[in-house]
Amino acid sequence: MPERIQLQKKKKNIRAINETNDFDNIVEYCTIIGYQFFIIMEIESLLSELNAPQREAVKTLTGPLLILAGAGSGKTRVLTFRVANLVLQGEATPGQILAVTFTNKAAREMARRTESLLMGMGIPLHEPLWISTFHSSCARLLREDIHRLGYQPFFVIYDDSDQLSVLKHVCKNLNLNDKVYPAKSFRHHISQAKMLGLSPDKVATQSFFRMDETTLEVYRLYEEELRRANALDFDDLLLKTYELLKNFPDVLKAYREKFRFILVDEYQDTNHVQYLLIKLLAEEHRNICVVGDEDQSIYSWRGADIKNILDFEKDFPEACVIKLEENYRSSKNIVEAASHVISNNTQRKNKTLFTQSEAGSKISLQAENNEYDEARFVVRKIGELRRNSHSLSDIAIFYRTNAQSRVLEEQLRSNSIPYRLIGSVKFYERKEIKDIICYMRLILNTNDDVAFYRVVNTPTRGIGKSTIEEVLKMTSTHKISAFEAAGQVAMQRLVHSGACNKLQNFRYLIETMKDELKSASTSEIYLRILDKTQYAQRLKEEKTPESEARLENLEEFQNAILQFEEEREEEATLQAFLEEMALISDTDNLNENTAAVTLMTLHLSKGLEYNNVFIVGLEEGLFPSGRSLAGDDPNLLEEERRICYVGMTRARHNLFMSYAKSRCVYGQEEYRPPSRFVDEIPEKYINANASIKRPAFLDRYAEKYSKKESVFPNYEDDNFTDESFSQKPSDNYKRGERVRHPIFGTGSIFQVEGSGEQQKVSVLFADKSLKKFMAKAARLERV
DNA sequence: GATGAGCGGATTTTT
DNA sequence: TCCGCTCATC
Repeated sequence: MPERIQLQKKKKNIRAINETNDFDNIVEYCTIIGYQFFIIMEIESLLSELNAPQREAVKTLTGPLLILAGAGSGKTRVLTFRVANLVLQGEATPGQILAVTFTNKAAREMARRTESLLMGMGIPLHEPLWISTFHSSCARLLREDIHRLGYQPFFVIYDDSDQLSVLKHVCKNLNLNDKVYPAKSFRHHISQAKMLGLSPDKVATQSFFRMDETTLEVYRLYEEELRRANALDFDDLLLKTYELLKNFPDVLKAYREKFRFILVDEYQDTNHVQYLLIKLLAEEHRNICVVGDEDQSIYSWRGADIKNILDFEKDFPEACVIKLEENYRSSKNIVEAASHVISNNTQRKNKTLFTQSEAGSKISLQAENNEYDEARFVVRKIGELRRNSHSLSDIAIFYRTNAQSRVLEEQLRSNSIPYRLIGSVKFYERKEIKDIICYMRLILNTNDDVAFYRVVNTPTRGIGKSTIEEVLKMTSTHKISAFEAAGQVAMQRLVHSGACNKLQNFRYLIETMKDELKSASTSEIYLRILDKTQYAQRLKEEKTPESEARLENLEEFQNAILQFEEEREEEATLQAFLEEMALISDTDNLNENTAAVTLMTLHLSKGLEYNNVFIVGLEEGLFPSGRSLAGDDPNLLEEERRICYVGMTRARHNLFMSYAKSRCVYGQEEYRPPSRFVDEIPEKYINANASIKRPAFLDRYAEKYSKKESVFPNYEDDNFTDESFSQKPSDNYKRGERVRHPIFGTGSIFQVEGSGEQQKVSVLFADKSLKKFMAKAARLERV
């Protein structure tokens, strides 16, 4: 097979040969013509598998391109074909293409498919493809150049819990009361700043993002701590890369030249710093292709900025826009019902999903009395599906909040239906795994204070609180690492001699393993840790079910290490392993072929598809969530609607939606009306055979939900006979009385209108929000 | 340093 | 309700 030919140049040669009739070059000429013919055939065969807009997207190689890819519209296929086409046409070598995704799973899938496409065409891969997640691309880039920012190349990545641990230390040093200033809120604000691309200094000098003095001070100290530990948090991976490119023109120039073509998947989920980063890399050559679906933007609370995709054409006015609107996944009823729901949003591009597939079954809508009945309904239906020879692996149950899984699990278990729960307990966040990882981190980088504090007394080796206090004091007064401070504390005999020895022993333990690191493999280090720290030994001695489970997890962890070594071969360094661990998530390893029903939150369902989908808990205040209704931010509600859209469009054939009239929330029975999203599905797509008829009051609610009104329904002139909305004895409220509402908390009566059955009250809640209720119906109680 | 009472907080969680 | 974290206690 021909080597990759620089086709551009050759094309010119062909023209030259044509003009000069140079006979000597005829052979080369024929080779080129042959090759070109081969290429054309390959491209034609690629394109023949696509519909018109898809083809257009694959053929548009240069300049800014926005692909609006509706759910199930063959996005990955277009992306991979387009990469292949870039290479085939000689526009770029594989190494000149940067493709970023949000999940490892998506990256792996895209890399796999692209590679097999290219291999299938006999295009050898001389350089690795840069198809990876935003975060791991950045980590890779930073490994090369982070020394410019004053970090060591072997930086560690701090996850959320590591961040909290640093912040707790910072707060302690500043004498901040953790009740008034919870570490979590600092983490949130710092993350927000970082996602906006703002370092502490920048926060102080700009005006569009405000941060109070205390938080800014905490941010500063937090940064200092991370720098000293040579650690980056998740946001840093993006922010520091941005700063690197922004502040070092030569680095920027090099990467602009390297990545001549940039592809961004799930563009609707990019946050501001990702946007800045992409823009910085692409604004010169402008070969930037972004793919996304504004209707599937469900991560705004993590900083995703839907404006990035909505305003792409403003950033790149010459952009070509292609809409992929044909859905190949779901039956027509599902596609159209979902389209109707999402059409209620305003923050979107003008795009309508359609399909040529058959109408299929109608959506089954189920009303139940409570969450237990709802779960029983799901189980019953699963039984039916099974009898109709649907495999359990083809069935998924989605819910808005993790807490909802409990009742479902109970029912599934008692009916012996195997299930697997995705996302609730994360493997790599398990205590024993994290402990071992922290040992690894400390061995690699003794400046990693978080790791130090975690393992210094795990398993217990008699290093107690007061000793740790001394170490902490030492670190903050001398600005040294905890590992070093431990040495100082021991040397200066600042604690009793037993403790001094224990500190020294611990240091010695780490130091020896650090020495061994030079010759040992990652799996050897792992075994050494288990052995020398007596971690495994202690667990074995415990002999409790928990310790057994932990040992099993450790075994699984060992398998992961071995597999990693097999895959990466000589590149399987401890550092690379730790990086992989930090950037991986559980859902990445989701094995689709287990014969079990899958349970997960709607958020996690994005990107997946199942023949049979259950969406449960469609109730106002749950889905859409109470918080999206509480404020008056219509964007929050729109995001909830997108979540609904995402969930619905996961289903290929059967979609079951259900709601319960009452549900236990935080131990209290609550009555909630059906979700407005249910009502946004036109009647004709809903299964008339649903076992309970759609209650008439649903339609009456609909009229009352004006888009702005986010309060729970005023039951005004409805006289329900429905037992779920039992009437309370009417007792008149007076202005100034204190009341409590199960959702909004306590407040005082601000205004009273009418009396008796018709009395309406306005309540001013602690968060200064004013809400109006029908007194007899609202769940208010006097306090 | 392990254990239990007591308290507060409780959407969603790609990396 | 239920989980996790802190703090007091032995």
